[in-house]
Amino acid sequence: MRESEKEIVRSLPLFSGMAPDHFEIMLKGSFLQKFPATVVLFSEQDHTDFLHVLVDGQVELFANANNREGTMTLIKPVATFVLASALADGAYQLSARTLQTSQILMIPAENIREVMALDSDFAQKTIVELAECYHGVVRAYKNIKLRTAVERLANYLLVQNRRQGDNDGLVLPVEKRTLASMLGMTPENLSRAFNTLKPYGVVIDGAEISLNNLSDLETLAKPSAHIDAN
Amino acid sequence: MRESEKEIVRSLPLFSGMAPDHFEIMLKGSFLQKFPATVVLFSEQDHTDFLHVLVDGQVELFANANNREGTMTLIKPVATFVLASALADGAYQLSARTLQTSQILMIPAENIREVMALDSDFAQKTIVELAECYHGVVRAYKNIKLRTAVERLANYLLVQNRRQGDNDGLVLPVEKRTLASMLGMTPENLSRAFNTLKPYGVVIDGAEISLNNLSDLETLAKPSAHIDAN
DNA sequence: ATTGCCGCTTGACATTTATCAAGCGGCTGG
DNA sequence: CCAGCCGCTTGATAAATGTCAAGCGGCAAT
Repeated sequence: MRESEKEIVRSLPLFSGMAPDHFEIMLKGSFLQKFPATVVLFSEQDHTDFLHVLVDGQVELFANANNREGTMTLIKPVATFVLASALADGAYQLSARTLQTSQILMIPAENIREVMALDSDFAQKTIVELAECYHGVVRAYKNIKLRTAVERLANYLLVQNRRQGDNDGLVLPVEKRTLASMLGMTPENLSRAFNTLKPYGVVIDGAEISLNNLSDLETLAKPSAHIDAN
Repeated sequence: MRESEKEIVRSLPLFSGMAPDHFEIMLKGSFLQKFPATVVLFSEQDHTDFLHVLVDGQVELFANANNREGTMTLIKPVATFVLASALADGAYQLSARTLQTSQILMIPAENIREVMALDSDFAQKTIVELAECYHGVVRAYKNIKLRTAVERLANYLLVQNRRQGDNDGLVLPVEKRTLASMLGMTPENLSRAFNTLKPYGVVIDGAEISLNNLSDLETLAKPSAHIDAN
């Protein structure tokens, strides 16, 4: 693993400020691996052997039940995933697949627990990170439980618009079928939801979306600081 | 606060094995309060001042959005709630109300963070607890995203049956309208879902439910160890 | 350039879930 | 004992969402 790659990982809030020797202990037995697109990294019932750090690419966390499959969340670099599972020393709870060619650092879950025991500052950062992850899932849960499909799409567009620089438009970062699954609907229903939003100034051109009437869209979406991420 | 009450709190995995002086530091400024039923304890946007421990009674965590309200989870004694919020030092994220007369120990969130910094064993236990809470929400999220209303009800009945001693029956621990909200449906729809389950041996008499054909019910429910709690 | 695949869209239709309205029946306060 | 409230149920209907089938159009391999 190159120094430049180590620096990328170190730049994460979770690992920043960690003593160099602790960082090295953690990386012992870790490896940075490159995966092609559409590869399943692990399944929900597998035992959690590694904390994953997505260095480059894109990863989808999903789950299966009753012959259905649903996207739970999308991971974008640079970010860790399955932290809670690595700490609880049980199953992953979610399956993961790459959506693009991805570089992933795999840190033995055991190392995380080991370093946490001897570095109370790292333990503190882990707790904060975990608490934030927890709130992320709570947000997602509220989103799907309290909003209709059209409302979820409208709010998604507003969040992406903000993240991409408030330019009254955005580029979808994933295929529409993946977006549909993430928003908890079928691809057909997503197409229709986009049509429903047309009167609210939403113009679709492939993956490029223009938002020409933000205030009307917000009236429909009723964005909430307690549901929508920053 | 009486010694017997302290013992109840201490019996929780989170606090067990904690040094007595650390336990006392944590309880400084804490108070055990009795609330009548139907009282709102806090709202989702409020700043998290206290970690709550439900000693006796029943509490509902819920959320509002778009003029809708939904039950997120039910707390039964003895258990802590809003741990993640207390650790993250932000808003509660969820609102809470009592469903019955309840006794609640309120521990200043600050105390938790303080003791965690000086008791690495407690920090460790907090992490495990938080990771379990995290998986609880992930389960709830999968449940609502991958199952229909009837399936959610069927699985709920199977879990309650197991928890209440595998006697081919159970008593609903909450009003049906609350159960409906927790399962993400209207009370009308819950009534109809119960009717749908009649051919699967589910007999309803008020709050008392008999399950006369577990194997058929399981075929419909398709219970999953990765969704349904233990 | 052509072919075939694949993601997306659209239409028709089915299913699921919610809404509105009415009524039943137990419980409780007077 | 009775009235009224409230939780629950049922029926009728509407809205939301999913399913199935067909077709369009870009893109990549040949």
